[in-house]
Amino acid sequence: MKRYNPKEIEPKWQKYWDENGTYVANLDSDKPKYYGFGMFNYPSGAGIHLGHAKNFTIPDILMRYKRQQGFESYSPVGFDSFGLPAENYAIKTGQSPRKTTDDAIDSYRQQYRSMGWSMDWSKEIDTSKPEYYKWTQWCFLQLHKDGLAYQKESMQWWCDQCKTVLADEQVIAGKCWRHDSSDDPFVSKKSLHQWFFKITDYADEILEATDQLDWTPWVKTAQKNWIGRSEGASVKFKLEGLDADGGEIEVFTTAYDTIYGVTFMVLAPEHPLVATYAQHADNFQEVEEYVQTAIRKSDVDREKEKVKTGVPIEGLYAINPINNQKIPVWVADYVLMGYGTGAVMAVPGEDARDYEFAKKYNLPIIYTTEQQEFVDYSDIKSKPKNYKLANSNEFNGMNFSEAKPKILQKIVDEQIGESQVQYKLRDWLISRQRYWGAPIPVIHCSKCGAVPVPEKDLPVELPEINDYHPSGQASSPLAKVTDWVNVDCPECGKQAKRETDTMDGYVCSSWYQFRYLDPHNTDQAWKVDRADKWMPVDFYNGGDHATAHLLYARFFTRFFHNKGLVDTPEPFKQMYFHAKILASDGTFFSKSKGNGIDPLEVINSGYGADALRTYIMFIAPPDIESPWNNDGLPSCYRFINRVWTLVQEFNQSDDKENIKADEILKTVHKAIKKVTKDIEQIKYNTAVAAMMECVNGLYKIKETNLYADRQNWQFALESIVQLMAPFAPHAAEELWHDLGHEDTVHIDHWPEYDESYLAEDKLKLAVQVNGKVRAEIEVATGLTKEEIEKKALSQDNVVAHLDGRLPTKVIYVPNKLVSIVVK
RNA sequence: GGGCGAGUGGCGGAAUUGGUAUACGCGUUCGACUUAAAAUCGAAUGUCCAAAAGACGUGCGGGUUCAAGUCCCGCCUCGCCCACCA
Repeated sequence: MKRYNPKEIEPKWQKYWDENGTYVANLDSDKPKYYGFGMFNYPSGAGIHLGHAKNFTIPDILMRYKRQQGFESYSPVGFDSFGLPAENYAIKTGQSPRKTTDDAIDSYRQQYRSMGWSMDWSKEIDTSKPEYYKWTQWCFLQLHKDGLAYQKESMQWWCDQCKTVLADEQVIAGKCWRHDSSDDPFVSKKSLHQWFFKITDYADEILEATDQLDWTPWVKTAQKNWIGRSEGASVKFKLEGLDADGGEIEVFTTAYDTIYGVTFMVLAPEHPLVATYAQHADNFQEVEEYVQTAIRKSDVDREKEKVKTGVPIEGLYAINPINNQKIPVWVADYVLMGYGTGAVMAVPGEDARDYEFAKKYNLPIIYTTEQQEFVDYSDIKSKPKNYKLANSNEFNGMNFSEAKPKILQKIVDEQIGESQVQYKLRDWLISRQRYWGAPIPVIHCSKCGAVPVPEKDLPVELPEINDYHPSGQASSPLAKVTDWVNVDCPECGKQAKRETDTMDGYVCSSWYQFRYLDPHNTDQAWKVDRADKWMPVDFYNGGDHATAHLLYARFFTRFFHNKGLVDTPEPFKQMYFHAKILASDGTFFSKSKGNGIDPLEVINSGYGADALRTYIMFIAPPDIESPWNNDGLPSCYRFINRVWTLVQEFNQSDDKENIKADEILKTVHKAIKKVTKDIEQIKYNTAVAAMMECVNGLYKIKETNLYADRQNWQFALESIVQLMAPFAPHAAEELWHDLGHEDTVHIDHWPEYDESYLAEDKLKLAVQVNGKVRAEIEVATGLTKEEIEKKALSQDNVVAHLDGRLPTKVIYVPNKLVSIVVK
């Protein structure tokens, strides 16, 4: 009998699929489309790990299932290949990033193929190739044309190890997203002239659309939190004292309903008016010192400080415009310049932070609610939502919800402020002072300013260089390549210089969902009708990048939608966020611990890709973190092997009597129903369990019936092979051919179940007495309620437990149980 | 500190959303095949009890219900995300 040997059949079918273009999608097909993939990744020299295996197997199963169902299923593949590791390696060894990246990609191609993923290699993309980044640069120009790409001088996060600036989103708990382990230093700030994308223009649009998305719920919440919209008011406070008379300070507040409780004002140390006014203050020296210390500290250090600090600007007062109260002005680093106006109206009676500050510096406290018993921090935080106002003139006694809009109205009517919306989201900083990225297509001319490179001159290709060290004061190695830097201005023709910064890698991955649809197009980034047909992506899977990447991709897609380049505004219809596989001790895999599992090793050990794929999905639901268990892996190998054995035995069997065995059909149709439903819901673990159960059932049937019922066995085996095909594509293909087929099982072959085979003719019902199961009865489906109850009541053990008493109540739950109640 | 989620056998995890808790698998034990082992096939496996009967059993304590892993109230523990955003 032919034995199951993954080492033999897996390469064989991989070759066959390649040669036959089995997974090459026809993007102009008349079939209904299905478009899905896992977040592409950076090809590192280390090769793929279990995380990659999970990331691509999750969509692969769904894509294969859809392909079998008759969809034109497009699983694209590509590499996000610009990035720092290749460049850092180049600095160390002098090897060009192009070379090391190409080598890594070659090795990835091999590894991806070994996993049996149904990717369309004819449309592969690679973001570091000029054919790709030409269009990344084109995207930049489109945004620039619409005023959404601009330059400004600003303080930015700087990672000393990456030697580049970082976007806010790339700073995680105060550290660089690439250097966030405990021994890495915190990021610092540098003031530089940088390029930004104006994503804030889209904040509202993106935020509003978030709720309707079919995405993993917490990812949606993360998006919303990141945008951080708050509605409030900006209010102007006039200044008095020192030389400030006539000046004013604007504050942003969401709690304008507490405006009668303002007892002081706080400015961020960086606030420009601090320097203006403090110089006249008696305590100028003190303020100056405080400001200098605060500015030197990073935001992170400032946020870490438990105890609030601050200094008054002595002699400077602000006038609360609502009641003309004169209040002191303080400087404190708990107020951040980056949000709102960098100035806060402090209401210690109603705000915990202000309260803490007021207590420490003995500032007055006015409560604006009737509940004045709040005495500490936590009381103020848990302030009830429906309180009544106090100490608020005409609003006293009014309910919070009623007073709030009225106070805003008063602020607006008296022209002391206006309603305003604030976002935590900042514009996206895209400049990177590095070599291995897409050059920003701009030429700086002393006469014409920053001139975009004309589209016809794209791509601005990366020159080959030998020295990859960043050049001097925070600029990219490109700055040293003078014959590349010096060009003529496209507008006036005079000598000018190229921009030497490259783009953040996230720019490349913000639009790849479009390029996948038209990867070889040399005339345009993509054909619009292609995008109209194929967008949005039906299924997008990832296990990382829950905020930044998705936000950026949504921004780009909305922008292109508004430009008429795609008819859908959202890139990803369903976004699935899977959880990590943990090491067997429940901790995370880590390079330093060296406890990683190499998928290729698992495959080559003889278990094969099919067992690995199936097992990864069988351990737990994909969105639950669960530990890897080496001893569990053989379970899925065994399962495949059991199907294999059935097919081989069936083929060799000479039972030709055709004795009917209808339970075969029941067993199989049940599995078809369950597996179909579970795959749709990405509950792959129970789908695998259902297949195992079905195969166990077939083994039982085989014991008595052998293979006598030829026709039903043929159907059963074909069905189970079709069901397992998304999980174990190689074995399924081999068995499909063993069952007499010459086409591939992977296209247009998904079994359908027939509900009529699922009907039971007998039912097992539990019989409970006072809530405890005391007997089990088997009844024919046609019996009436009375007949069933009668049978239940006559069971020996039921009679025993009734102990002569009459039931007070009998409840019959159809198909489930009979519940008898006695007193 | 805020938000969200989770706690079920020795282990990973099921449970049609209020209806026989522990599907499927791992592990363990026993049996078949074998000179033997591996592989394979079969049986058993929540706890207490020799077994049946029974009792107990889904983090802890209450409650609703004929019936609670599932619903309600109060705790405990763990995980993730956000975190001085005015």
